[in-house]
Amino acid sequence: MTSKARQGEDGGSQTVRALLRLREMILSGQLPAGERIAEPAVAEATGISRTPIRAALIRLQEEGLIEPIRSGGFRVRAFSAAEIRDAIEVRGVMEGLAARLAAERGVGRAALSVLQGCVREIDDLLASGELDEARFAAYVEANARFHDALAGASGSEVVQRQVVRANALPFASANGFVRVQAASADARRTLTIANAQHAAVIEAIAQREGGRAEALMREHARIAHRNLEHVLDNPAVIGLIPGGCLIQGPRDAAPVRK
Amino acid sequence: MTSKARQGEDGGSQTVRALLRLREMILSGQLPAGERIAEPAVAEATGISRTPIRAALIRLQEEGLIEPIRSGGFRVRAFSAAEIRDAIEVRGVMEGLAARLAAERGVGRAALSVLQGCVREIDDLLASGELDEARFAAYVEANARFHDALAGASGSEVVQRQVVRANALPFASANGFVRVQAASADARRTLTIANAQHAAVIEAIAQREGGRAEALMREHARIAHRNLEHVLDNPAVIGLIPGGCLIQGPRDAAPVRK
DNA sequence: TACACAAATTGTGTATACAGCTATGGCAAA
DNA sequence: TTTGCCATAGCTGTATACACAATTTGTGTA
Repeated sequence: MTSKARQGEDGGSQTVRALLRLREMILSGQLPAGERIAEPAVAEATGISRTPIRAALIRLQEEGLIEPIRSGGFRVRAFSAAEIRDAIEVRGVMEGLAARLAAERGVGRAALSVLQGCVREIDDLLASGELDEARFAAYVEANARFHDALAGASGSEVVQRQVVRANALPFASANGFVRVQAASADARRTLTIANAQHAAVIEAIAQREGGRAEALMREHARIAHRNLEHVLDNPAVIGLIPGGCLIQGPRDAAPVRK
Repeated sequence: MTSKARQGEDGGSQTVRALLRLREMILSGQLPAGERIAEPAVAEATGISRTPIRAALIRLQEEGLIEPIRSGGFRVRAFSAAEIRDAIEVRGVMEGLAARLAAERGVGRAALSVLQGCVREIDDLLASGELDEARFAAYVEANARFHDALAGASGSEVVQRQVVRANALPFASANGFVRVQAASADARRTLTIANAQHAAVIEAIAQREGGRAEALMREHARIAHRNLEHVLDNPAVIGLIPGGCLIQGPRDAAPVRK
């Protein structure tokens, strides 16, 4: 019972807790980019012993958020603008693959209507007035649901897995830059265009137009490219995006590592 | 000194040793697909304590070779023909991306000549006589070198990383089915075609034809599709491919799990 | 004041001990 | 003979201890 209660609270095992907690500490900048992650320190800060923390670190390395140090241990990665652009491109390619497979192999009526439901929700949201915090949260949620459903529509666990993986880096993910969009002036315009692409992909899938579906999802991901440029030009908004503290300023020399 | 000597022998830390050893045990069928991997048993068999073995298991899970069991621990994965096809498709897409980026961004003279060197080597190999064991090993090596160099030519560490990842599953990798090809009658023909594709990709990259480069690498990966079909039709050769024991027979019902 | 060297502290990698849980086999009862 | 339950054995997840390595700090000297 106790274990089940704890499971409900924060996700089961110490390892999972450590993973969530560490990710949070990295993305919030509590563990600064480029710096070694000292296991004993994290252990004390979280109240979790070193063993599960170690397991979480391995997973975070596979995820790409941290990198091994030659002399042992890990360090928080810093990402150049070019790397982020590439990560976004990879996501676009993977989601493009998912969309193409969905179109080529066909998807059931149910899956299609889930996708359509997301688009509808977002359309209603955009039509219903100002983009306040609540509506914005709803948008983020619906958008994530659309992208998840699309990965599932590929009909391939292998592909779905890779799509999830491509979304692992926070600033590469589908919702990575939306908070920046919200802050910008033409938020509604961009989101409207994005949702039109959602709708077009669904149409392409329904009509078995694989090439079109793929191209659309690739282009869709490139919205994030434009948002990234915006962030690089206005470093003030960098705090809005998750893991923003991991982004190396475009003019920063690589930090000297002793 | 002792530690450095051991490092030379089999790759450094106990964790690395455990990773290599476990992968070998899985791919050789020593740990049967579908069966739970008992850590104490592996620990005793390898002489490595449970801690590094555990670390290796986590890495193998991220790699996709093993999957977690609900009640704890891991089990060796079994792969259906459909999953293998999808994994090959994913590799094709990722290598296609690498080739496109190489073409779009341009590659240096040096990188280009590395690629050309591989193609030349393979051509010479194919022209030089019977495909004996030695020549065949040289082919495998040169082929791997080509694919590595191509991933590097993308100019993006992020992309390179994903390509490597897509090649992690042994039967999805570029050299996964070559031994099958060697056994088949028209080995020379297939390898000749494959190398023509290599050459064409280089040409496309040199001429900055991104779309062509991408399409070529996708098609190139599909050679593995044909080889897979061949294997499924001739289960006798399944022992030739690494990790063949992980392939579920096409007509096999899922093995009963008690 | 700067630099080199030594000592101490800190941290990783690994082994091991232990608690809780799962699964399996046997035993009893119907 | 079959079915249900209980006990036992084994395994996982976690904590902790320890050795070796690295880094940092402090000290002495040029």
